[in-house]
Amino acid sequence: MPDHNPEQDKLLGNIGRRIREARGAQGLSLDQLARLTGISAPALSLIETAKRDARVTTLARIARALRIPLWALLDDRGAALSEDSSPAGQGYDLGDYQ
Amino acid sequence: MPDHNPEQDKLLGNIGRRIREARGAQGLSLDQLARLTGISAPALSLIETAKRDARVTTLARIARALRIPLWALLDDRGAALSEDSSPAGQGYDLGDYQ
DNA sequence: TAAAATCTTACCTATAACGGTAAGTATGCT
DNA sequence: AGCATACTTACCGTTATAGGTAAGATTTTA
Repeated sequence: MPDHNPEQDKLLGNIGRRIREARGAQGLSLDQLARLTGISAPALSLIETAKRDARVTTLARIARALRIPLWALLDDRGAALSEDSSPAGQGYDLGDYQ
Repeated sequence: MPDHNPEQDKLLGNIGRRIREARGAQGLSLDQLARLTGISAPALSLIETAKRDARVTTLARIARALRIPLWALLDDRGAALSEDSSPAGQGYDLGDYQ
């Protein structure tokens, strides 16, 4: 658990939920998925319960074992709308950063 | 550089290339993107050159600053075909793992 | 009840991400 | 040439991931 950013928590929550759904849909236990991916069952549990911020290649190994495309774990369409907090403008506001 | 897996290298290469493309399309320097994301310029350089296996939330911060959806950085369609090494079968071969 | 299976959580160690800084390597511009 | 900008690479600390093991916490089955 890095910092407590609500956006990141939601992202990790979505990822974990999708992994658990896909795993359940195939009737795999954590131990079975652990052997398929080479990732330990405790680590998988932490990812599924959104308590770990996994690396990209770790998610890729999970997605591959579950036979789903990696982007399907991270598809924010729907959630992406509420994430865009810009009022109505189109230019990205660099603020003090330019 | 974790381990030297060719599949992971390809994935990280695609991610880095897409970030660099999106950043260049918006005329942003590494320093500017660093200030937008809070990620240091050296770290961004490592990610873009596929020398670092970033965490999901790190990629999410980058995608957000570049105003592109996260899944667009990881879309494997096209590459996904060659990644599927199963011959013609449909059942996932659990091997010794079940 | 007991036993088994599944998942969670808490330790531990090793490895790697990340930020900071600084030094290098091109480029381009005056 | 000299200077500036942009990117790379190599350090160094801090922090977090990830595997291993083992111990709880449920649930399910015998």
